[in-house]
Amino acid sequence: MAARTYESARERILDAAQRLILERGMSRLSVDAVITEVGLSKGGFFHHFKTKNDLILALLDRLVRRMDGLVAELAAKDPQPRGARLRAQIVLSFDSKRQEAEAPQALLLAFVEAVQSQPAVRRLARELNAQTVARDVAEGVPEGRAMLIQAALDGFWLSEAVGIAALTAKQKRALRDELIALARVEASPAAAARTTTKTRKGRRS
Amino acid sequence: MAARTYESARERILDAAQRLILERGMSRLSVDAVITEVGLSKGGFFHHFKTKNDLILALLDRLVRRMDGLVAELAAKDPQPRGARLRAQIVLSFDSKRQEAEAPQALLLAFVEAVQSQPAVRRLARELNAQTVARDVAEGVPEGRAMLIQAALDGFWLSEAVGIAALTAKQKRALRDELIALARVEASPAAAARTTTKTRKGRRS
DNA sequence: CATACTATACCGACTGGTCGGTCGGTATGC
DNA sequence: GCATACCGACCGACCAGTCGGTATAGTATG
Repeated sequence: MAARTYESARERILDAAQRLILERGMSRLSVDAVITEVGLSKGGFFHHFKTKNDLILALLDRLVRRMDGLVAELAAKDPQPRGARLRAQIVLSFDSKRQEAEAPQALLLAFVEAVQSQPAVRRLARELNAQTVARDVAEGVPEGRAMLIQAALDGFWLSEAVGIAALTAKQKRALRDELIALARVEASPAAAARTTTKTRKGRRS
Repeated sequence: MAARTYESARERILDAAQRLILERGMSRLSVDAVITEVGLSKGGFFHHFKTKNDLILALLDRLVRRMDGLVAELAAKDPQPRGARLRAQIVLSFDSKRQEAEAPQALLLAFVEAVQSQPAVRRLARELNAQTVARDVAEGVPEGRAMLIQAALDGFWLSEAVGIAALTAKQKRALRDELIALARVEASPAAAARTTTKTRKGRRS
C-alpha cells in the first residue's frame, strides 16, 4: 500500500493529464507523457484507467462537475433568483483569474474534438446544454434569450480559448455588461413581451 | 498524360481531404487515407503538398475564401447596406441546406485544433475576426452589438457542428430572428445610444 | 522527322518514429 | 493466499515523409 499517496494516484493522473492538455493540446496527449509526468509506469496507468479514452472521459466529467459547482455557488449569492444562474455563468466566463486557475475554456476546447467523435459524449453534452437552458427558463429567463446568451457565451469562450479574440479589457467588459443586461429578467410585462418575441405565440402542448 | 484530369489533382486532393475530415474528423485524417480516396500515390501527394500541414492550411484558406464570397454575395442583395454583411452572415449560419452542402461549421470545428496549435494560423484567425467586426462597425453596427452577435454566431455554429444543439427548427428560427433584430441598425439616435451602452448604462427598470 | 533534353506528374517500397495497449511479473497489506 | 497497486519490456498498428525511379508532354536542335 502506497502510504505516501497523499492524493490518490487516479487524481494525480487526472491532474497531470489536464496540465499536459493545457500545455500541449489534446492531440499531443499521450499515455507515455502522462506517466512520465506523474512518475508512474505504463502498467500503473492502465491499472487505474482501462483505456486512454477512459481517462479523457473522467477528466471531462470532473471538469463539468467543478464548473457546475462554481456556477451554483456564485448564483446562490445573487439576491435576485430570477436568472441568477445565467448571470453567474456570464460572470464566471469573463473572470480572467478563474480562467487562469482552472482554464475550463481551453480544456473544454480540447474536449470538443472528443465530443465530436464520441456519440456517447455528444449525447451527454446535448443533455447538459438542454438542461442549462431549461434551468434558465425555470428561473424566469425567456427561452429565446437563454439560447442567445448561451450561444454568445459559447462563442466567447471559444474565441478566448483558441486565442482568436482581439478584445481589449474594455471591450470585454462592455460585452459582459451587455450580456448581463440581457440576462436581467425584467418585471415589466412590456419588456418581457419584447424579449419573448416570436417564441411566445403559444405553442407546445 | 494528364488529359483526363478534369479537375486538377490538387483540387481533387483538397476535396477528398475535406470529405474525410467531415466523415471521420481531423484527428483521423491521414495522408494514406487521402491518397486512397483520390487514387493517388504517396509520391503524388507530396508532389502537390510539401507536408500534410500544407494541405490543411490550403484547405482552410479555400474554406475562408468560399465563405467570404457567400456572405458578400448575399449582403449585396440586401437593400439596406447598414449591417447587411452581419445579417447575411446570420442568415447563412442558419441556412441548413447550405450547411449540408458545404458544412463549413463542421469543417471549421475540425480546424479549431489546427488553429490552436499553430501560431501563424491563430494570428490569421484573429485578424479575420477583427476585420469582420471592423467591417460591421463600418456598416453602422455598434461595436458592442457586433461583438455580441459575432460571439453568438460562433457559439451557435459550434454547438451545431458538434451536434450538441438540441434546438428544434422553430427554436432555431426564433434565435435567428432575434439575432437579425439585434443586427438591425436603427435610425433612431436614442436607440443607437442604448445599444452602445458601455460603462454608462441604465440600471434595471 | 528524329533525337535529345527538360520539367511535370506520379509511383510505391521503405524508414524512423510514436503510441495504445498487453502481459508476466513483484511487493505489500489484510 | 488473495486482492490491490504497480512495474516495464514488448508488440503491433499506424503514419509522415523520403527517395530512387518511370512516364509523358513540350521544346529545341540538326
